[in-house]
This record gives sequence, C-alpha cells and structure tokens, in this order.
Amino acid sequence: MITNMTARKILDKADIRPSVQRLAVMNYLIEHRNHPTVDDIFSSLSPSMPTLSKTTVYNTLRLLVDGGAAQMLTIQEHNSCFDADTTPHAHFLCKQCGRVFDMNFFDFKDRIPDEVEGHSIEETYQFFKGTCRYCKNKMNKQFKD
Amino acid sequence: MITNMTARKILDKADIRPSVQRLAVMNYLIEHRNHPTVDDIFSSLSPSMPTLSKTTVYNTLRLLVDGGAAQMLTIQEHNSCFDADTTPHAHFLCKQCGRVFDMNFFDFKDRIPDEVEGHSIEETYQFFKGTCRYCKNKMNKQFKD
DNA sequence: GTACGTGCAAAGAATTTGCAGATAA
DNA sequence: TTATCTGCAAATTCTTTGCACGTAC
Repeated sequence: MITNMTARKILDKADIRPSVQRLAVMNYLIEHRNHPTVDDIFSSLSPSMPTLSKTTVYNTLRLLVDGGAAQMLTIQEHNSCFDADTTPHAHFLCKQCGRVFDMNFFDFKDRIPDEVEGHSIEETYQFFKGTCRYCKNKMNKQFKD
Repeated sequence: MITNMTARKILDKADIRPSVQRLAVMNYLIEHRNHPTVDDIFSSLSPSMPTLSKTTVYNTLRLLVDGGAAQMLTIQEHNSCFDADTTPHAHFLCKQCGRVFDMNFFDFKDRIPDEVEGHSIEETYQFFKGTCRYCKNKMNKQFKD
C-alpha cells in the first residue's frame, strides 16, 4: 500500500539527511510512478536545479535503495529504473516501447519458503514481458492503413 | 525439460547457420548451466579459439536469443547472463557472490492470463534474491573463527 | 572546525557500430 | 561471385571514482 508520506518523512524514516537534492529526487519518484531511469530523473530535475549533477542523482538513488525508500529494477537490458513503491507488486516490460508498468502481484499456489535448496530467499520478484496496450493499439492502426 | 539435442540440432532448429564460432558458443551454453556472462563465454573459449572476438560472441548470443535457442537474463545490475534452458524455471541471485542459480518454477494460484490491463503477456519471469548456500556456509565459518 | 554533501572531470565497464577482410553457398 | 560471417578498432552508453569545493551541524 502506498502511503501519503511526504518525501521528507520517507527520508527521515530511512535515516537520510534531507538535502535539497535528495528531497527533489525522492519527490520525483513519488510523483512519477512510471519507473524512471537515472537519466529521466536527471533530465527532469535539471531545468529547475541547473547545478544538479548526475553523480548526485546516482548517489541519492543508492542511498534511497539502501535505506529501503526505493526499489531498483534491472528488468531492462541497458539501464536500471527506480520505483518508490517498495511494496510487493509485479512489473511488465513492453518489448516494443521499453516502458515498464506496474501490475498486481500474482499469488503463488503455495507460500514461498524462506529457504530453497539451501539458499535463503530474501526478495521475490515477478515480471512479465510482452506488448503493452498502447503499442498494441498503435500496431492495430498500422494494419488498418 | 532439457533435451539432449546437440548444439548443431538446436542451431538448425533455430535457423542459424552453424559456423564454428556459433557451435562453440551454443555448446558452451549447453555444457555450462551456471548462467555465464559474455565475458565468461569469451574467456573460456578464447584459449582454444584464439581468433574469436567478443563481437562474435555478442552477435551469436543475440542470434540464439532471437531464435529462441537461449534466454537472456537481466537479473544482475551490470551485465546480462545467458541460459540455454528456455523452459520455464525460476532464478536465484546471490547478493553476496553474484552467482545465479536455477530453481524450480513456483506455481501460481491461478493461471496467468494472456492479457492484463490490456497488456499482452508473452513471457513470465520469477526471480529471487538472497544468500546462497555456499555463502551462508562461508559466513558461518567466519563467525566460528 | 570537522564531518558530510555536491558536482566536475576522468576512469571504467558493458555493449554496439562501422567496416574491411575472410569464408562459405 | 555474391551474400554472409568474423573480428578489429572506435564509438557509445551507463555507472563509478577521485577529488576539490561548499555547506551544515
């Protein structure tokens, strides 16, 4: 469940000192649930924070992930993307446009055990690939032309 | 189910012309089920094929993936790894040593629909992160010292 | 004033591209 | 011979690192 905590409260909870830059990145993640990449975040914030550097975005995201305030997704081949929603949910990658969408978690038939073949399971990911509804529409239109 | 098809047969089936390099890469994947990276493959084959280039390994892997003869996994942050087993199974990434292990697929309570929120699902991935049995052993030993 | 944060520039790593020579149908 | 394949070198992209300056307690 996504709470209404402000960026400030989330940083406090994660024990991250709330600099202007960190608040901006956290706030961006809260307001943009479309799984932005480092570049997305940097490009969007840069106009209003001209001195912001990509290094700081990288630093901040690492802090957020380490502090449990965000999730890093490595679904895409080339770059990581980030998600302020750290609750269990699934992800869908469109093979056409490369966008990542949230999906509800699909229940497993049985509970995932803490340990499998001696390995301790700490995190569970579900993800799917296919064609998103927008690209399907686009492709349909092309056929009609 | 993993079949006993030789590299040659798999390439034929995928309509990939069986050059020496392609057979070597395919065969490597068949014989090494530990999810090798491009570099693993290149470094291992290079001694016996001194003229082999990384470009060719990249080219070949792309052909194999496109032809359905191998799977590319983007679990790891920095590089992709490859798996000749294209049947449904889950993967486990050890956060300590970075190794990727196979796991049996966990059944979902319900069948995954072909379409969710308008998106067409074509591929389903399950993966887990945690500490593998080998790293757990190592950590236990350290505590005993 | 000391520790922490920021951002530039450079380095590093993974992957892709362009292209010329080699190989195979 | 003609299309395909290979592999070098260079380019590109993503990310990390080193370091000097700035900021905050």
